[in-house]
Amino acid sequence: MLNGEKKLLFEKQAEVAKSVAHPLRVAVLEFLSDGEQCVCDIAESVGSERSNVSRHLSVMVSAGVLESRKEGLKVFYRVKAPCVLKFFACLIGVLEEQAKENVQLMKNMRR
Amino acid sequence: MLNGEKKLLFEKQAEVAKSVAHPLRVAVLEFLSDGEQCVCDIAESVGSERSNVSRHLSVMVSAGVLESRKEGLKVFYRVKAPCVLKFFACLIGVLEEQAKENVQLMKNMRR
DNA sequence: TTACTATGTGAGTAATTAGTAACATAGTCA
DNA sequence: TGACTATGTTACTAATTACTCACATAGTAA
Repeated sequence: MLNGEKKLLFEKQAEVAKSVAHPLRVAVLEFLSDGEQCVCDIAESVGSERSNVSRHLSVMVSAGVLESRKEGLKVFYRVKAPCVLKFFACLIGVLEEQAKENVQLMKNMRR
Repeated sequence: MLNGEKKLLFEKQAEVAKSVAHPLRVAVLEFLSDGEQCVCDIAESVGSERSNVSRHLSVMVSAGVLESRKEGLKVFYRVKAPCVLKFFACLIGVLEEQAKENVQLMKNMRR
């Protein structure tokens, strides 16, 4: 693969990664891990304005992480790439590891 | 768990996710997937200024994704959270799925 | 000591991103 | 038809982020 093609791939990977790297979007994806939900319920769940939530949702749809379905007035969103949820478990693992190290650091300080 | 605690967790998860959601950082992590490397080699591999690379590296260390080791003048960085590399495979899967759908869309347009 | 090399940091600028409020659209139902 | 509801979009502002250049630090070796 050419260098330029690899660079393009990194950019596209980063774009998808960015689409989930926001507290509100993490909250949305977590909420949707149980199944599809309408914008109104998502907005209530994450505690933010509908217009704002709507924009975040559309970013994740463009990135290919979510997909949507219209039913009457409502639009239902669901997770399209479940492996993203696995990544969230990975993130929690990283945080737990950090917390462990901090505890150890504090213990060592007392000596 | 309290609502506020959950919000804090989402923020921390997003922070770690953000630390890898950048083309240069994806390139660095991919480069480091084969083992530790010094800043100079990382900078050359990703084709960016050392000062810039250094800053990106420190962000990933703070996030707990990388760790470093000093040896003489050089500092070697390595992947601390290998599950992040699995996430990159997930990202490529998302991109492949999108590409497939675009091909299908184009086919349907011709009818 | 001085010269050199690898890395990290500060200041400044440019670009990107998020949130809000107002408005637009589209579907429902009387 | 008109009123209502859910969603999406536009324009604007505020905040964050990345990059460059210059300088600082720390280790090496003559």
